[in-house]
Amino acid sequence: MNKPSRRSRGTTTIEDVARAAGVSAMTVSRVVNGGQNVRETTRHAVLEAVKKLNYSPNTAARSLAAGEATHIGMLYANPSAAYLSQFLIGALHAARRAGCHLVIESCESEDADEQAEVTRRFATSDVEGVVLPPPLSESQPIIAELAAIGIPVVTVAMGTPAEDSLNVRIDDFAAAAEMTRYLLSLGHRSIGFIKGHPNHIASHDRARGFAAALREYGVDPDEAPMEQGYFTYRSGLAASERLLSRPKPPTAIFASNDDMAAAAISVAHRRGLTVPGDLSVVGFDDTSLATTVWPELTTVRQPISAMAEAALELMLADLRGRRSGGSRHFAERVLEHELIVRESSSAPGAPWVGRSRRSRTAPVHTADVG
Amino acid sequence: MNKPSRRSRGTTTIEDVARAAGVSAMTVSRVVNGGQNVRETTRHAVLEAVKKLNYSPNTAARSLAAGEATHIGMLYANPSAAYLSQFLIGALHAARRAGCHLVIESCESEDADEQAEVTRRFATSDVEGVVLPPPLSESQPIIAELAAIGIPVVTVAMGTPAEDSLNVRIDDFAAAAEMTRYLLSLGHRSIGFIKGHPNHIASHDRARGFAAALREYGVDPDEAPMEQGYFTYRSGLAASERLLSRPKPPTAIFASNDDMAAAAISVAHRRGLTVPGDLSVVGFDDTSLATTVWPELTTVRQPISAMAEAALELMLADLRGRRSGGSRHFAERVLEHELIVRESSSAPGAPWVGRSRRSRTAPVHTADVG
DNA sequence: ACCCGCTCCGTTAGCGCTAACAAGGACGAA
DNA sequence: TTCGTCCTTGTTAGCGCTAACGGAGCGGGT
Repeated sequence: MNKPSRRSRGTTTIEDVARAAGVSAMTVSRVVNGGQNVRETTRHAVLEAVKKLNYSPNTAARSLAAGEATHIGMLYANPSAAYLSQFLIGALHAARRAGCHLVIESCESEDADEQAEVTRRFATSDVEGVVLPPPLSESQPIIAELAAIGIPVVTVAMGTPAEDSLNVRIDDFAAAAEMTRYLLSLGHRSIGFIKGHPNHIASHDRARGFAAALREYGVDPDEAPMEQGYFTYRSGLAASERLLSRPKPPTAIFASNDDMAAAAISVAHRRGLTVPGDLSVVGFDDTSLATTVWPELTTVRQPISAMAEAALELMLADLRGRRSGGSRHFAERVLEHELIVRESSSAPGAPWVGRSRRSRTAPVHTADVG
Repeated sequence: MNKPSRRSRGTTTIEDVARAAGVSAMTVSRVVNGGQNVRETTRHAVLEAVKKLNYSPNTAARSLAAGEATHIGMLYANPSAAYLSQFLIGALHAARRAGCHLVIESCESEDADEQAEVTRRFATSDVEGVVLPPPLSESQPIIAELAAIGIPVVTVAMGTPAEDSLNVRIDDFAAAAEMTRYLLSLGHRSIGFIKGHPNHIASHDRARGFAAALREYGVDPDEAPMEQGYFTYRSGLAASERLLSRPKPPTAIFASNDDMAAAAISVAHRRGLTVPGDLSVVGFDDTSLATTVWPELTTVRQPISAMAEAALELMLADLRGRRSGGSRHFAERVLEHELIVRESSSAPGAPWVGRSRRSRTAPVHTADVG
């Protein structure tokens, strides 16, 4: 008579696999965890058994036994909803793979002391590391507080990070230059630029990329119409208004993010300008706003989900390194961006209808009001 | 000589608390988990010790020992980004409290077979229950597949759910009626309504609420200008265009969600109408779009995060119930909505400037173009 | 006195997995 | 041969927590 184990749910355990493969549980564990020092034939047998029994390790047991990181924190502050959801999706996927929990908290305050306070409460609660997406990745109070507590940090999309830090980003300079070159290649020579929030280093990188590309085409960047924006729709309205009120308005507007680009389109429409016929408008980020507005925005896509995944992986690697006693290895990962051409850009003065362009989908919906 | 335990991280365990309180670990466990059958004095002593040592239970160990649910799935399909991020935030908070993992997967296909296929792969992987936010909460193929597999489901924001299901929602009917009454009380009698996607039961509830409120004020709903929309910005453009092209255009537009309301504002502006001076526009959902556009939208706030938390709680309660053998208890939770009055609505014909209204903030930014 | 039932609390035995060590074999160097 | 070393695998001992059970103490019905 075998006393059935306390609570036997029908899940297959490592023991089942071990029995099926004719090895010990330890060997299975080794194989499953990227096993080193396992003979090839053994590995095969184990993998067969794993597949046959459809085994998937119990993450709770794993982290309990290994004493691994279980809670990774993430502190955010009103980024665009689109950015946040993308980021969360990526982070959750990475967390699932690693079998760790994602703990998130918002920190809306702009005040340094308050930020530090929130950070302290958060960091001393339970988390073993903190991921900082923008705009908090630029917040010195928070980073300093985390460093003081001794918790590792991964910043995301911070322009030029410190040497001794973990960072994930894209090359804002190159991306902005690429977009500018695209506009120039369409024939635009008077391109209005709406700058991003001056506190963000990425803003400056994008502006520099814009200027650099202009120079390549022999256009003097200092002559280019440029207005300050703050990444908000509102600031985009104001900046666009100023750009289009100039004596000689630009034929294209490059906004430092999609929100401001959407605002530029709105202003153009109110002034009776067609987009892109009378004015090309391009953005940056490829948030969902880019495909919500009409016409859909030409923009630069950041691989937001992938960046979140990379951030978590960096974090976990660092944590593992710390645990096994090794000294910290700092790292920066630069991911690829992508230029997305949609319907908001064309050659200057070109009629909009009848253009054919390598954009993803033609507008199939109704509603081509104008 | 005490052999130090295998890997002693500095965390305080239940044993530490037990020692400090002079009881056994089991008693601590009981107290921490809503303990029944613990004398009041004992409970106090334990709680003291917990506080003093700043103890927080190890969720990995807990779920391992209790054999509890560890992975709750969530299947989503392109809701608005704002909705998704809000929802994820709420879900993550609940997951953290419960110590379970949130596993998310997208299911973009509209094809029934493909949806079923994705669902099957997802559900048989690892998750013990699935939460379905809109629009998937209306997808019969998915719900049927999940039922066939025998996995519990919580649907969110589904209009009128089946009797034998778990559901979280707001009262769309009441909310729409409330909003309509608000417009009527401002003096509007010709209110254009943009309906939501006909596949969503909530759309019908909102339309019914609209009609009911009109009747209360003696306005014939059948005479009210009404256009079909599909919850997208594009469809909102078309519907608004049609509404405002009528011989006798309405003085207010009530769109069934914020995206379509934002589109209505855009159309109004292009036609040279001021909002809310010439046309009041109100939305539904209070997504971030509502405060992104100018003027900011009067809308109905759904407690999205709270709904996600409620959904997870319902799910976990059901899972616990199943585990302890009890028969399933079906449940529906209706959360409170809230009418948010901002700047896009006013009495018909009222000049915009100088209105003073119980809205949250006056527009302090620049950019009052238009 | 006896039994029964109730409340409160401790003991035992794991949950599924892996760190640490040990053991056995293969192979080359001395 | 003999020792050491590397490679491969198994064994042991938990990680921190809780289900299940058992036992002590108390009160009341018979």
